[in-house]
Amino acid sequence: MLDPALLRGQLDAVAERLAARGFALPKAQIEALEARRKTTQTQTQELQNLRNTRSKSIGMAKAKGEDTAALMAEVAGIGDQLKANENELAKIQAEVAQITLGIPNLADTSVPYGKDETQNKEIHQWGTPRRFDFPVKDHVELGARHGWLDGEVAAKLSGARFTVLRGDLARLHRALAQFMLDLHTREHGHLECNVPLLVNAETMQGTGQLPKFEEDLFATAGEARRYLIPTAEVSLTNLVANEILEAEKLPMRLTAHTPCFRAEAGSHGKDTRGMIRQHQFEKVELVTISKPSESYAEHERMTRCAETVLEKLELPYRRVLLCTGDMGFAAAKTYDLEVWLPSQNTFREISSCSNCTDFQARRMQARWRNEETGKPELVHTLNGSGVAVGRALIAVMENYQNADGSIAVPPVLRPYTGGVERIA
RNA sequence: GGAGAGGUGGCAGAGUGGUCGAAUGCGCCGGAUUCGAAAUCCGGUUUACGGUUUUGCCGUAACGUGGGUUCGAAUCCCACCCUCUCCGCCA
Repeated sequence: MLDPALLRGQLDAVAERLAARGFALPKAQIEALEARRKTTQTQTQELQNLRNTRSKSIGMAKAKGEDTAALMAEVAGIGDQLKANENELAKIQAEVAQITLGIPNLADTSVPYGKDETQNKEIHQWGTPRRFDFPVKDHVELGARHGWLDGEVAAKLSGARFTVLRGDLARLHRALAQFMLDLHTREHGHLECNVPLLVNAETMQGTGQLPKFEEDLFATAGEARRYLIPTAEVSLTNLVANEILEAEKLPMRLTAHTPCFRAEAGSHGKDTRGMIRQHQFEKVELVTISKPSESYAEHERMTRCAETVLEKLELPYRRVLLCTGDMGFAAAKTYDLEVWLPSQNTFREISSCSNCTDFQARRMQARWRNEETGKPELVHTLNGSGVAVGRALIAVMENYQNADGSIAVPPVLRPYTGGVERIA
């Protein structure tokens, strides 16, 4: 959520910045609604004030044993008017919320202007794609061996966009997750968390998935409707919802390894082959809660944490700064990391690191106590994949493949595979 | 799943219809006292939203959540959520 004061005082400037991300702000509607809100709220509060003072005087009169019939008759008339005003105000506030909860974050000034992903800016590349002296196989072909990676049987169980992993490949997948978690906890100072995968609507609203993107989520049936998390960002970030943190607790650096569930509405026909785009996948997530003044430095640091994963795995990648038109709803600035996939002869997204500034914090009422002012202020929240485990597995398979279809285990993973150096 | 108890400020804990945003204690922050400290004494100490002449002032709301009754609700009524204890069951 944006600061409501911005929508009142600087509507034109805000509209312009939102237009850069392809969002059309309904200015006239907001102005009209805001005008109604102001008069209705002021009126309501005046009526409440009137009722309270009169009721108090009844109490005082009764205490003195005076007759209160006249006073009571007078106040009785306020009730209906007040009720009507309160209902009207609630209606207006609901309308305001519906609009403001659907407005994306403002892009940081360092974000390049652009319409879509073609205008993202490459920051740097790391590593050199390996030269193969044999025809490369993609992960689906490589995974066919020993039934390592089986989409057919998964379809039997669950439908399209699921996979079953077996044997050495399943272990390699687990090794990747373990390695990442150990790296972030031992070397990067993130606290390991094990979090709920099912969360309520309020939590989903806190990080911005709701109310606007419900169609991308899986939900449970029944009265106590809950949602499967599309990323551990949701659970980790909301840990500080409705909290006022002491300054010394910041920055708060967290990590979790969880499955992620995405309905992927609107991506039909994209990446249908293999396990690139699944309804269920695993990810090691990084989250940082920081003071506003430190969030951009934290953003760089956290992106480096994700890059370190790929560097230790010796996987070539590049860092891309997303342009205004390609960023996610809550982000003010996002770096994507893209890993080299030999079979596609290109880089594919494997991590996304965003600074959400105070956008999620305002929705969650996540604050810290600024010692200089003594007042609670909104924190900044950041999240990043560190990294997607399924896609890391694909990258390892393809980049480490041998002519015979066997796959070398990256040295850094060998402690996690019982010393196995090659799966064949 | 069964039975019971309970949700009030940073914490503990009063308050069962009326000057109650809330006693008291603890904690915390100032100050006094002291060579310094302890003890003691004095004062202060929630948050959100709105208005405004914006280092301030004014107003409204909030006692688990949402409704209801009433001139007036922390207090009465209804529904829901959560926590704790015991029993059962289970990983």
